[in-house]
Parts: sequence; C-alpha cells; structure tokens
Amino acid sequence: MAPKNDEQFKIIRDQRYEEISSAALKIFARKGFAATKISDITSSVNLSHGLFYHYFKSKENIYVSIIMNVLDMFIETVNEAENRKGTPWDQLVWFTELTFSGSPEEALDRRVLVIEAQHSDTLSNEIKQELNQKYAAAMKGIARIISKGQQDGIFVDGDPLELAIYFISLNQGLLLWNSKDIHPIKVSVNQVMRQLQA
Amino acid sequence: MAPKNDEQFKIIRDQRYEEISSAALKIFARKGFAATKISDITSSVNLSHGLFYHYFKSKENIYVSIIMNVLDMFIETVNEAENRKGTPWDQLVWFTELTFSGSPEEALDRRVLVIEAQHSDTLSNEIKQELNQKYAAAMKGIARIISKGQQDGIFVDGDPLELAIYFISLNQGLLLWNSKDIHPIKVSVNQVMRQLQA
DNA sequence: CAAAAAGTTGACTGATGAGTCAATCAAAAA
DNA sequence: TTTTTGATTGACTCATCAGTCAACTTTTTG
Repeated sequence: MAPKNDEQFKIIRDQRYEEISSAALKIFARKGFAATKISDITSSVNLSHGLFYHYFKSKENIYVSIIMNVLDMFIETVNEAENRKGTPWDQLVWFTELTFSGSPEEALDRRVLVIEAQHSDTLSNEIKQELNQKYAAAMKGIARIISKGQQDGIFVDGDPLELAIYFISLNQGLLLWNSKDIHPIKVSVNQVMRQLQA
Repeated sequence: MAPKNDEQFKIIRDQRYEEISSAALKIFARKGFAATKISDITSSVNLSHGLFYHYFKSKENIYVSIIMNVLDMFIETVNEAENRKGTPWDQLVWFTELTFSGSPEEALDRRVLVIEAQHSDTLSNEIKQELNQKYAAAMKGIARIISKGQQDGIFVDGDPLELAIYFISLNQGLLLWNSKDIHPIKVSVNQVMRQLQA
C-alpha cells in the first residue's frame, strides 16, 4: 500500500477491528475466555491466524478491550436515560424496555461476558478494579434517577443506590432467565417497576 | 486391604468423593470449566493426579455430577420451603433468607456454576436438557407456593410461574451483585417480597 | 508371614492451541 | 515500471494439560 498512510486505511482498519470485536464478543460470551480459541474468532470472520495479531496484541488483549467497551456503552445508556425528557419513572421505563427490546441475545451476551470477567481469576486486579469502577459509575447514574423520583414522590423511600441495585439485579436476573431454553417470558415493565413504586 | 469389601471403605471413599467434589465446585465456579485444570483440583485437596481418575471418569464427569447435585439441592430446598409450617409468605421469606444467609460465597459459587453450565457450548444437549428439567422442577415448586398465596389473597395476581421467575431472577441477580467487590448490600427480604405483595 | 485386594504414585503420551516469523502479496507513489 | 510499505499468510515452536498405565505401597485376612 501507500507509503503515506491515507485516512482510508485507518477507516478500513477500524471497521475490521469492530467486525472482529463484535464476533469475538459473541464467542467469548458463549464459550468463556479459556475455551475460546483464536481460531474460533478468525474462522468466524475470515481472518488468517497471523493477521489476528496485527489487530490485537493477545487473546487477553481483545477480551479486555471488548469488556471495557461493553461497560462504556452501559454507562452511556444510563446517561442517555438520565438526560431524556420525561419523569424519572419514564426514564427507567425507557431503560428497561431498551434492555429487553431489540436483540435480547446481544444484551445477554454482553451481560454474561461481564459476569464472567468480574469473576475471573485470570484477569489482573488492576483490570478488575477498572471494570468495577465503570460498573459503579453506571450504578450511580441510575441512583441519581431514582433519587430524583423520590423527591417527586413517585418512588419508595430508601437509599437510592441500594434501590438501584435491586432494580439492576432484577433486570439482569431476568435477562439471564430468558437465556435459558426453559420458558422464556415477555418481561412486563410494570412488574419490574413495582419494586420502586411508592 | 481386605479382599472382602468392608462398609468402612465405601464410607471413606464417599467422604473423599465429597471432599473432592466440594473443592472442585469452588474452583469450577471461579475459573470456569475450560480453565480449570485437574491439577488445580488435586492440589487443593492433596490428591495425586492419577488417583483423581479413580474417583471420577473424566473432567467432564466430575463437572456434570457436581452440577446435577447442585440442582438437586436447589429442588430440595424449594420442597422444604413448600412443606414448611406457615403461610406462603413465610415460606418464601424463609427461602430468601436461606439464599442470602450462611455463606453467600457458596451460594454464589453454585449459582455461577449453573449459569455457566446452562450457557456452555461444550455440554451435550442431552445433559443440558436434564439440567433444564431439574431447574424447571424447582421453579414449579416456587410457583405452587405463589399460587397458594394468591388464593389467600396475599400475593399479586398473575401467572404464578411468571411471578416465580421474577422472584428467582431478583434473588439471583442480587446474589450476583453481592459477588462484586463494589458495594455489597445487606439484602432486605421486605424489598424482595415487595414484588409479590398484593 | 504370605497372599490378596485395594489405594496410590507420577512419569509418559498425544493432542491442542497461543503466539512468532520469514516470506509473499498488493496498492499507491515516484 | 519500480519502489515502498503495510497487509496477509500459515507453517512452526513451545508450553500446557487430560488421561493412561505399570509399578509400588498399605492394609486386611487366612
């Protein structure tokens, strides 16, 4: 290619990077870090073995970068909910609907990935800490929404952060439930919101 | 040893079997199936490599046997709740308290193990089906308790099985939450029961 | 004590998979 | 066309395990 690096190349490279990451996310979520082979990733995206290492330094490297990205998107979604028009109630309804709408499988993959990472014995403490910080940041956003709702008298009393934990726990528990082959349910936003209702 | 097999030996053998299983449960939950080495198990319980294979046919064999056992205990706990004295409300309170009392880490290990197994790409469909059947059996038990509570007018209306799913999802979501290093909470049984309250 | 039966060992084998690298290809610039 | 330089390839290396097995130890019975 060109000696001078065109903008073009960066764009193509970034696209490929995204494509690989996206495929790898699904595979990591379904097989776990250890059971995922580089060849699983490369074959799913038509990439030679060697070329993989031009995009990512190592297997751990792609894994961590994917997880950080997932958590950043989680934070972003919470922020988006918070900045939305409407009451805090509406904001959380929107957030809940978003969680279960679209492709529940993708949502699940992201969730499972993060659960595994948080439990992982192989990741360094440093990385796990960064991961937890991002998670905590998202939770604080939800707590802020709840706090506002409490001031308006539409949510139950109690520590907003704790209520946020109940809220997210239920959301994620349901996500996990629907990943089983047995009896997936259509999640009722009302039933989810009951928990917070004043 | 004796040519004739004393009862003694079976007892000792069973004890060791339990000891190995219990250690392996923890390790599998923390590292995942693929990342767990036989040597991780043997070294944690002072067992030579070869001897491991006198107790279990293979790595998959011990893994599956542990998971089936966990699910059987889950079913048993639900049954115990159902057969308890007291109102359906009391029964679910007891169940919830049991989930979060004692050693939350062990409860978590069991939970994480089952999540991974249900997602696993490596287990055969046959085994996954058996696993799901056991899970479904436990859920039906909880649904029965809820159904009874509905007749007594203490629980909200709605499909009992769906409500059971919400109930279990919240329980397990909270369990997962408390496994993180960030901000573990003392679970309030009342807050959990709010969901079902008429 | 000798024989029998089970417990126990760890070196070995064979498979697998992460990461490397020297060689080749292809596109843009000169 | 030739040069330049990143893209791309896949065979290779090396480490890591799962599972086997032949030998050794311990305990019990006759």
